[in-house]
Amino acid sequence: MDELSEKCTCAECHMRTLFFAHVSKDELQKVCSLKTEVAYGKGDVIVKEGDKIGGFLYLQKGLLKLSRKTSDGRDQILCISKPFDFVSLLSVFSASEFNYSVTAISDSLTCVLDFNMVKDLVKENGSFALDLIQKLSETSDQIILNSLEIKRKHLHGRVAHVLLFFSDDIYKSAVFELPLSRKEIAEYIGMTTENVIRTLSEFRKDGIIGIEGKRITIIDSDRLHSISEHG
Amino acid sequence: MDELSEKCTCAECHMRTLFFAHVSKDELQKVCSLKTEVAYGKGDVIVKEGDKIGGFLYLQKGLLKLSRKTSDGRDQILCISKPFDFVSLLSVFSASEFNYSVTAISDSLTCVLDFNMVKDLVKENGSFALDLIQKLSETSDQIILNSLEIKRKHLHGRVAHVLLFFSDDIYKSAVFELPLSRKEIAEYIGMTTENVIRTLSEFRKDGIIGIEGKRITIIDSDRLHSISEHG
DNA sequence: TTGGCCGTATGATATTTATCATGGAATTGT
DNA sequence: ACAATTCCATGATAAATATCATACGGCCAA
Repeated sequence: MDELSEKCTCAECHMRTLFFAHVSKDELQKVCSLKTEVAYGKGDVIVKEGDKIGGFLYLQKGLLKLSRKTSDGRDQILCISKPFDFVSLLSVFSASEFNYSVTAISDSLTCVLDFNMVKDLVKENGSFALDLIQKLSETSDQIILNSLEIKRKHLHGRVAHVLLFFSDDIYKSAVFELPLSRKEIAEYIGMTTENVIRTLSEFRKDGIIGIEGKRITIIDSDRLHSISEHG
Repeated sequence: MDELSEKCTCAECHMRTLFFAHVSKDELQKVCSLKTEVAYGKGDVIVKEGDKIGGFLYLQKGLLKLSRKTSDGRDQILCISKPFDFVSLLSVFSASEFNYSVTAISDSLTCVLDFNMVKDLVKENGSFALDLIQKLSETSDQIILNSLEIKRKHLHGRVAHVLLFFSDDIYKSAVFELPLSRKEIAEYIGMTTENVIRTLSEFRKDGIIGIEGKRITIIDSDRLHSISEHG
């Protein structure tokens, strides 16, 4: 274990237990030998829609947004991805080009594995293949179900949904810095920027949240959950 | 080839070339020996939300809808699946229960493979594993992108989108029988039944489509494409 | 330092969409 | 054959949401 960690210089990498549970030391070392770690600052574009898929992208730290341009020039955000959650799994195996862009919305650290290496590992190690399929499946399910949840809600519910997503799922804290602009939130939940701002203001006036610029404080979590659920 | 077909009684099965391109005759025979074909009539429920995932479901003929119940009791349709396109791939590998229902919207023929058999095949045959991952990936991508397309459109665009989906992608004909009720269309594209009906009526009045009950005729396809795209 | 751009904010108004009400046609169950 | 239910249809109205206008602060580049 320990010597492996050192060789890999990935001592703290959670991928080992998540993706590589059924991968031997030798196999892991082979994959790790061709990995590239890249750090990105908030706002940096990691992948642009249409880019050739070069490697198997994996998020170690930070937050990313996946977005695409609509034919009428607007942006839509597919999902926010957090570490170990998902990254370029989607469409990596089915397309030769990314059909969405990936942008860091907070300082992030990614790890890129050689794609052929991962493919070889799938071919040679059936248990890894199953793990990968499961992860891929989970990720897709999550995106689809989340998108359906947002779709069925009204403005207030959608904004509440996003706030609770960051508070409960990402930061696990009632106080946090919104990593998205109001405009990006609008692109994520499919409404206008003005209405996102307005809704946030209403929540503030009703004493449900506190706002200081991007700093949000969830004051009445129950109420917010109720709004997210029933409107 | 021929003797295999006979043993499998699957002479016409397209799965052979799609999923099983890299599967040996022996392996294929093993999987086929434990398959079950089931026919469903229009409206029959194949899987209910919450059902234990028993096998690997595959659609040979017909059309299915995948739907889920929202917490406030309404239905949402995730996608319409057609033969060789997808079926129970989604979430089969990541959950022990279906988180959506599957219903035949036209007479359909499904094929159920033993799940452990498929898992074994993934483990033993890496090329099959890659094919499966690709198929799974394609399917998810399609659902997600389609859902984003619908999301960005207004009522008219959404209804046009659905009509063109059936006309162009499914039936490949300007005249077809709508396999969905107006209510189901509404559940699919996220609007009310009344507005679906109203929009269809408007299209009819404008000479874009013809309507006789469920029989739709696309009269002005260019116009419909334009509406689908730009509103 | 200043001018321009972007993000945030709020109000007034227009548009889009949902809800409510009603009725006829078609289908289902008994 | 009948009531009962669901589907299709349309109009009137209410509610939700988008658009347009305006303003203010911060930030960056010239």
